[in-house]
Amino acid sequence: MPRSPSSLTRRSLPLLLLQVRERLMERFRPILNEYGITEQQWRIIRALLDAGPMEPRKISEVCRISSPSLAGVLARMDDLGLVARKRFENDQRRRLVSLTPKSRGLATRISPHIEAAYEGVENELGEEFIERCYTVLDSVLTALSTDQKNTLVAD
Amino acid sequence: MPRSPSSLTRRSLPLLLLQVRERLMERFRPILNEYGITEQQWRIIRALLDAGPMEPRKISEVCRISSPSLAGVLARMDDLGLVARKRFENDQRRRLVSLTPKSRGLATRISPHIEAAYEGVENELGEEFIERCYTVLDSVLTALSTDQKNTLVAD
DNA sequence: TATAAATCGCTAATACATTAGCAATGTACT
DNA sequence: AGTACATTGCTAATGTATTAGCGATTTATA
Repeated sequence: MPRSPSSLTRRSLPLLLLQVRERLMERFRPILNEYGITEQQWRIIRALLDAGPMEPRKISEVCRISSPSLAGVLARMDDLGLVARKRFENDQRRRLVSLTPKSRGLATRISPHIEAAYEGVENELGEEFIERCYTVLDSVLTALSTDQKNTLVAD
Repeated sequence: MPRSPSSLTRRSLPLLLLQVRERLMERFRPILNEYGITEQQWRIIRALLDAGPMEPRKISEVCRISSPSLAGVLARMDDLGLVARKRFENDQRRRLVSLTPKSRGLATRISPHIEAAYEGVENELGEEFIERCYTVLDSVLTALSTDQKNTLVAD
């Protein structure tokens, strides 16, 4: 078949990233689903476990959930008792989001299954290959940092 | 800070993939936005330009858009005159989705800008590094193929 | 110290994602 | 032929993404 007149010569890298991510999530999604938790909720719980209480803006950055989207997610999580939101004393705009005993317990029950799924992936891909993935992806992330004035700094 | 009791020892690879994809899309999204087209619509148009008319099931697979989600996307695109859907003669369930003059024209106008953005990314990352990305990601995709009974076959 | 600008989290509108399930059509088997 | 089964694309319900913009608060500026 001849090439289309629009001549999109490059392969879509965003699509490839999406495909890989999907293949991975196929392994994890059923676990979260089992515990009645969504992918985004789990991302937030993980982040809070890792870094402690955070403000929405920081969560948004770390979890790659846009601020408007996050508002709804956090509100639902609050309703479900998965997070607590407290306003700052000195700045009434800001809020601090933290985990609850309920979400900590949930994480404790879920984590082993996630770890097990990861081990499965490691077995299929090989440990050092996964390391290479992290390295390559980190490099891209660094090189594409929004300031946009640096070339790949090596590693 | 001490590790959390749930002991999630591994870094989230899905999150890393998401972060990288986001960084990339920051370059392309404004272009699509300029032409009043969504990311998913563009993915579908690209796929149809590349492979010719396809059935929804195939589009779903190629573009990584779930069947229920795709139904809405295609219906909207049909309303907008961006695709045409024709039923098969021999199988009344199946449909063939194809581009329209309108969407082809749109693609012709958009493509140069997408290509230019890609060149920008290539300049920042380096061409051979991008090749490495494709290779690594393809390997993951292959190794994680759903049958789930093969280890990485090298490359 | 008023006032403009910046910041934070949010709402609103629309599009898409995910899960479950369903009607219609086609295929295989008795 | 008739019945069970599989397949295709879809609807429905809820959750999330994206864009635009807003109200309340804080900070910088005049």
